[in-house]
Amino acid sequence: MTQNATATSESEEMYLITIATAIEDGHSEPVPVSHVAKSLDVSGVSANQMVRKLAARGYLDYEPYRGVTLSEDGRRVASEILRRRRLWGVFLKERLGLTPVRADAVACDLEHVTPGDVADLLSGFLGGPERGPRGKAIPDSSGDISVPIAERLDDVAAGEWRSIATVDLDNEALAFVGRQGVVPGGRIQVLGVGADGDRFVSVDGACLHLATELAAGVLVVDSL
Amino acid sequence: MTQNATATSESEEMYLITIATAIEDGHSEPVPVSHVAKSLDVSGVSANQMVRKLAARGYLDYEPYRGVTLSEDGRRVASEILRRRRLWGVFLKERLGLTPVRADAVACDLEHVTPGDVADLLSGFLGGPERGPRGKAIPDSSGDISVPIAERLDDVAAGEWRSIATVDLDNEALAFVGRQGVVPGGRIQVLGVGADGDRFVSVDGACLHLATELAAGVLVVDSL
DNA sequence: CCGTATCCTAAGGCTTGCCAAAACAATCGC
DNA sequence: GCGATTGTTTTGGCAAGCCTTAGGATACGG
Repeated sequence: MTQNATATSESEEMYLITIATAIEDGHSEPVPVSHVAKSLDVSGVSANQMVRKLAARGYLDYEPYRGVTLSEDGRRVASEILRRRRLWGVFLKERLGLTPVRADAVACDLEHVTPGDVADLLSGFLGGPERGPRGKAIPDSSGDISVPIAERLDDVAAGEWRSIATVDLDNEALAFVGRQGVVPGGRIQVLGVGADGDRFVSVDGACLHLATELAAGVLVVDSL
Repeated sequence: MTQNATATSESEEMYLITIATAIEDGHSEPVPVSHVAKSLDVSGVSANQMVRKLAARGYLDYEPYRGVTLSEDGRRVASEILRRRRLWGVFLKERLGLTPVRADAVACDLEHVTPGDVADLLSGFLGGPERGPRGKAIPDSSGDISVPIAERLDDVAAGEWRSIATVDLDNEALAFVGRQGVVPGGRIQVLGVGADGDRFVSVDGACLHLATELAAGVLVVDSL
């Protein structure tokens, strides 16, 4: 046992937070390895290798043909990394003026080289923000989340009101729905449900149709 | 030629800035490969390999048995990286309250994952600082240095007057010399040179003896 | 309940960056 | 000027992470 206690490489961390965010975004557990592979843009074989390695180290549970679930250790590590990412994201967006997407992208590199105590100081400097630049909750220094868990808009029933916490779509789709007023912070009401899980919604008084893929990227909470 | 224009790995960047700071700190050129190896704590063989690789790519000139010198390209890259390091260093020290040494250590990781435009925004956010947390000049976004190059006090001859730009010592030594008036901004005169490179100096009219290790940490410029 | 499509696993390779050993070349001090 | 020290180069290896190929296992739809 000559190994470091906090020995997670950047790659390993990326796998852990990919699984964590998948769960955060409402994917049912266990998370399929193929989904992890797609998210990280690596081959299924590579993802499988890494998943087995992380399972062997106790960071996650792996059920072949079913998927992976974070262990307590894995959840802790993932929370720490996501905390760092989102704190940097807030700094880059609020203080340096980067777009949310860009801030997230840059923060994704910074997160792996930020010691925990620096993250704590950064949090204090920023006034203890609770959500990252794209609306995701920022875990506290113990890895806990103190703000409401977001729900996917395609899980919300007709008639319900929600606040938009995050719009997690690719740039093109993000810009598209953004132009209609679907941005973090806004209030939204589901007017009706389509056949495929698509949603008819009301934002800023305007009516709008969101296809299932779009609705799935809109994360909402009861109130912001 | 399917290669990226700005394709320098973290390792390559570390080699380039190690050479750049060696020159900055007054090492005569060319810088011996053995010195690079020691600074980076790698074997001579490894340093030699990398140096030849960087020379082949045009980042530096390598004269076997003599050492390396930065090419124009190499100098440019090294300046960019050092700019990022020192800007982060200022942020970590001034805004988050890290010690200068710690700030530098953390910044050393951040520098490799910071895009140039983010560095520019960071510089603006910080008010365009001209020196890093340990007194080294911050190159501007073109890689040029607009402030006087600092000199180590143990390189200054007897009789010379200087202004103190930085005191780069650990906390204990910093407090010790600080009590004698050796603080950034002060004027200092070298009265005499000891056998080991130690210095007898005058600050605020008082005479003081600085051992070589202390004198090496006092960075001075002609005038501030 | 069976076949297709997905997933798993093993085997072998590539790249980067590091290492040690060994043989050779050059520099420097005396 | 010569020998000891230092530097160079080649060879071979290791670890991490990714890849492809290929074949075996499972699951799900019809």
